[in-house]
Amino acid sequence: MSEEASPVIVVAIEIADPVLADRLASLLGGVSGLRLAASGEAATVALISRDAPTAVDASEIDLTPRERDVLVLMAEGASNKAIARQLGISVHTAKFHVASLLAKLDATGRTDAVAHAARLGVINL
Amino acid sequence: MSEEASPVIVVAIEIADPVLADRLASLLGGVSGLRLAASGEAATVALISRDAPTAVDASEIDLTPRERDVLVLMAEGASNKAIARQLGISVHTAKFHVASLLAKLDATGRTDAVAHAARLGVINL
DNA sequence: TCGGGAACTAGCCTGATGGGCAGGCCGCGG
DNA sequence: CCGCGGCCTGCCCATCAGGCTAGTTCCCGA
Repeated sequence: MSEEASPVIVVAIEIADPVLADRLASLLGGVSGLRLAASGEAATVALISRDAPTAVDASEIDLTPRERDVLVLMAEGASNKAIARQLGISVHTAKFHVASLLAKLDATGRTDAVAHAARLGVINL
Repeated sequence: MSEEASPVIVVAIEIADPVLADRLASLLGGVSGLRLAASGEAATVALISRDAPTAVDASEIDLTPRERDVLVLMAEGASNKAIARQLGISVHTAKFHVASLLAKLDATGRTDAVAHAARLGVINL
């Protein structure tokens, strides 16, 4: 019944830097009207890091349209064969694009490539 | 003591819902130690909406400690051999845990498993 | 008109992957 | 005490993945 007037905003702190995360936690801990989310708890909003320390220009990875197609399918766990079928190309071509992706994303394998792409924001898991 | 030149944390509010954004703005506006970012200003952290359309919340897939170890390494693109080396176990055991992970995450392969885990919030890419 | 990048196809080959099967060791709880 | 689940190991085997070289079209811009 107390949900109508003051729906307390649950804030999840998703920041890698423990120092920064800790400071934010203590700063926000004293603010009434919002609450910090417990680990894994479904939050209303999330606090994410916004400064790019590594200056790795996220969306600056220059992928060809076909490579993006392959990438999204890879992110869904599709095998080369599945990629080939869904894209109407041969397995060889699928592998060709995957190899190109691995090089551009500086990954050692498809799993690594998907993780990198997700981290860089190239794809949205 | 030399390094604390009052590093005010700049927070950018990136939330579509104007009501929620406004409430957060007023709540955070009075907190000393942090400041709201001006439009377009480079912020330290950002507040993003987490309004979970994710019906599958509270996923907390029941993973054993060892399985979590293997999962995070998988997310880094580690091969079974690399997992085995870093965990001090045999390749066979690594495969054993991977197989268990695939089953629990309902994945067809390690790439799929990592993607699922990331989507479910089990791991943080 | 020509060069070059993108997309596509192909074969070959080695190592990685995943599934199945059969065990052994250990700690907790019935 | 014994079963059970977590954890670990071994072997076999079919398939997949990724690296290699090499060739084809199409289209755009110098």
